[in-house]
Amino acid sequence: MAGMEISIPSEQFTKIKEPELMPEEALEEKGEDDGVCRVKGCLSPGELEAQCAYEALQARVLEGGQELVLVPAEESEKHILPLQTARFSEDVALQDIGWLTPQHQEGVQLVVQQAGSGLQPLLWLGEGSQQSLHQCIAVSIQDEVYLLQDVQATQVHVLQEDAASASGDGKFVVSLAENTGLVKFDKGQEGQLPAAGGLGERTEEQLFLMEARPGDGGRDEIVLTISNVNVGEQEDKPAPDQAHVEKANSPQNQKKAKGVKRTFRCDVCRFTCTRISSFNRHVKIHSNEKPHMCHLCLKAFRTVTLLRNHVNTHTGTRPYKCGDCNMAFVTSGELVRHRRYKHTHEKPFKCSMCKYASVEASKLKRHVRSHTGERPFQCSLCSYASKDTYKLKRHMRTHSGEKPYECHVCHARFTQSGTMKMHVLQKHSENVPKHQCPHCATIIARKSDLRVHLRNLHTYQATEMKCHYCSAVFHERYALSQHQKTHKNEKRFKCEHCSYACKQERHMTVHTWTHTGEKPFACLSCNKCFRQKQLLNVHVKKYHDANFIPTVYECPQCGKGFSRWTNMRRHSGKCDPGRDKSATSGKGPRMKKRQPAIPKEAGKEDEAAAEEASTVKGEQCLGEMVPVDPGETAAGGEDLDEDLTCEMILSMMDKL
DNA sequence: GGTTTAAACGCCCTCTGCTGGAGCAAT
DNA sequence: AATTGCTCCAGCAGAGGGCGTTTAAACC
Repeated sequence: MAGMEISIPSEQFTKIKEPELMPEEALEEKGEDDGVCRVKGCLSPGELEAQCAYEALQARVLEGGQELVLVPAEESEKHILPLQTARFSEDVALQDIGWLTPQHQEGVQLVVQQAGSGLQPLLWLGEGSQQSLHQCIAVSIQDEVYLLQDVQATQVHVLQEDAASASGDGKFVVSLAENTGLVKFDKGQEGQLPAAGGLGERTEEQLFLMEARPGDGGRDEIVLTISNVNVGEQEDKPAPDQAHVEKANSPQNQKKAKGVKRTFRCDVCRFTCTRISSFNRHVKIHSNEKPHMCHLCLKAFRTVTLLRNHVNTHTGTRPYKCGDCNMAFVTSGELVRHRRYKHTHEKPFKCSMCKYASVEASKLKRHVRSHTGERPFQCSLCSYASKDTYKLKRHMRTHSGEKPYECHVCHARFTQSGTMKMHVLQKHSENVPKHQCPHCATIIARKSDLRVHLRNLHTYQATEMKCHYCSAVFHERYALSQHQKTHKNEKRFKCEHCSYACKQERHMTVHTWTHTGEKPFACLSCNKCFRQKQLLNVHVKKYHDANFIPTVYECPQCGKGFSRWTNMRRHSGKCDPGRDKSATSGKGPRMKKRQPAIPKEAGKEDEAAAEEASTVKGEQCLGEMVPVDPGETAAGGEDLDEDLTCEMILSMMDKL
């Protein structure tokens, strides 16, 4: 059999037989669990042996049957490997499908699956064979590809819609319309299959079974079974765990007996290949031979294409234009990458530790460092180490003091562009976005500061926070502060017997004594009792302290002395200097403070009381001339004049 | 031998979040 | 006047996106 052409009538198949082979599902499933590897678009059988000899590959049909994914079943860097896409052109030969040549045509989906328990699947129909598929577009290898010697049988399911029948000498023709049930190729027919070259030489003992049968759900399918496969010169093939490359740096080693697949291994590096042309080209990379020089920057390149790409970077020539936007690129690779970033959002590199996926392998590598904590880039001036070069470079500005970013408005300079951007936004922009706290009315300019606000004021505190004015406790600072504000200017304590009200309970206690007549502060010298301690203190100083000097406020007009500034002011308003020759200033009211009438300690006994007193008796505080005993007025009853008249003070002064 | 493709390295950017000092008002 | 609490602000680093460029290998 020189070759075969599968011809399938139209309206036979519309879908891939098995639902699990649907593209998205298949891809998603494998993306989660297995890695994917990119396989070059066109591999010869030998190359595949050399490079993927023991990789179990799995191909799956992608969307529209136009993409092929190869998945290594045993691959440690699974998620790092990229997606494989292979495309098939019209009239592609079966062996090309098997080796995933980048040609395709829409119409047929060819599925290779395991034929039965213990049987290994395979899609490999010898190089040079003439079998071809009309309107073949994609191949999905459901299970794995193994070496031929491991293959017992394989079923190939060809599911096709609107496939034209084809025939020809030595070609394999299958028509589902015939519903043949089983097309069997015995050894006599095998010769018509892979005919020449590569595997064609190995197919002498291959047995092909082609079966056309009704599929599930009433859909027809063609089943191609390859069984009892024995490859010629198999003894030349290495065992799976052995390197089967040929030492071939010297010409005498570059050839072997005809029909034996050769591989070439570089002496300098670990490169191997099966083509002499590839090998020879590879050898050149070790010679540093770069004959093509850029006339603009004198940089040299090995090939004209490399030079051309390089020159394009000088000239700005960008031949690869994106069809979905206005971007254009120097190389096709840039365009592909751009499309993945911006349009297809294909991210083949998946992190095995989280859901992160990236377009580029280097990004995944960088991301993985966030899991491992690896910091390969050490600062030479401090202990800082970075996970990538840019962060280290940015960090170095902290040592150099460089501030490369300047505000175009105020010319302030910044170390990072983001900092400058925030500066411009907050300082020089209108309609600056604000962030409203969800728990209070606070509006904060920056989100990060709102976070601080929430942390400081709205976070639950395990330890109770007590109100300064009452017994209430809170676990949130904001609630506490709001509560304490309710105490401000609040006179919560109201007298039951009169209209008196005050802020503090102790003031009310003292006030109550005015109704009960209680005077708990007794003078130890004369047993006189007082309702307030401060009054007792004044009494003791006035009558029992020989060193006591009372404060006297002189009238600026007449010079008359008063014990209280208010009394003196009241007097001075009516004072006629003409009637009192002692008045000398004649320049308006003048006050003279001789000595505090009340000891400071009394005033400092309770700051809250002092604050209240300063409010209630604000007039008395004018000029800071008279220290006021808070308790004196808070109690609302007693007055110094009850005990100390002006005349008494003057009398005492005279005695002194 | 030219072209294509994949990979690698590098650079720069944005967004995000944390930190600590400054300024201000309240206490 | 000192202290405290809060917001503003710049500095700084973490993470990730996107692109420029070069190179090796495969493909044709």
